[in-house]
Amino acid sequence: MARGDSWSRAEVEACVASYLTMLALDLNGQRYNKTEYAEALMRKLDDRSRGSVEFKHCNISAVLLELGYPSINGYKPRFNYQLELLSVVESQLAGNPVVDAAAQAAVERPAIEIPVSESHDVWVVAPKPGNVREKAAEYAPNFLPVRRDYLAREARNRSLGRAGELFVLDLEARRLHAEGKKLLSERVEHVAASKGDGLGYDVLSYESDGRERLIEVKTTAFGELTPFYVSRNEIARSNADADKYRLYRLFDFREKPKVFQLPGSIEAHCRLDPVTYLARFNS
DNA sequence: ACCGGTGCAAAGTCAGCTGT
DNA sequence: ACAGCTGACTTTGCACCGGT
Repeated sequence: MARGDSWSRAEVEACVASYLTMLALDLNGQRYNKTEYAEALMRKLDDRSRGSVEFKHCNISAVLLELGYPSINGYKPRFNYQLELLSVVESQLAGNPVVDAAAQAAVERPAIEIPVSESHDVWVVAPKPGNVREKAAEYAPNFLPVRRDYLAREARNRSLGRAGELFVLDLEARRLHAEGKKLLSERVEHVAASKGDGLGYDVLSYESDGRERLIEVKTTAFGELTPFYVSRNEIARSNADADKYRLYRLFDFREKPKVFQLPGSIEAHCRLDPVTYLARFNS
């Protein structure tokens, strides 16, 4: 088949099915051989190259990301996908208890504490806007009962959140120590634990000149571009103390944790979608 | 028998190009 | 602008080997 020929529905379906099988294994922490799956898939396709199959997998990652699902780390989301892909992914997810169970287990699994590694650098640069689709799909009510909000569940996983905060605590102490600020490094405080979570940040740290650095930690076991929940308090604090505030986004937290930071007001970096409302009775 | 080092092939990743 | 694709690059796994 010549390049540029569009994928048939059957091809797209085979590709999505293969991807979801791998995703379930991935979420369960099982090992699998991506190449083997790709080769088996290619035998069902209409003479597609290895690269094009790879590319389609990246498109599926993008779809899953937009649907609020975890995706396979290593198939970096590529957003120029055809609309049919979206519909195929949605319908296969709807009837897929295996992926659902794996995703649920993954978001609820207690996190083990991960020490800051000496060897590899955990810092990465924040994703550039170009890597994400600028205009998000309009909010479309989705009343499917099977649709679960895995990211909300993960956000409620206290053990994961705590592990992330402790990781950042360690990271900050090490940073200051490396800058020769031993005293400051000892003053880094886990305020989420000592003063509760009403402050709008989790860790009180310091710049090397002694100014405060207010850090909100957001942790996910999934990939870099995974959306996250922020509270009204956190937004407000990031606006009120924009010069001191930094959001640390920890991702890939179970394997090799990485982190990027968003300094200042959260609204300056992210598009905020209201997802829940507080309903009060009319007076 | 066991350990760690080495080198190479297989597996995996991804930036950027191409045709419509 | 979009959907598809290429190929070069990086990482990982593993067979082999020599020293203990």
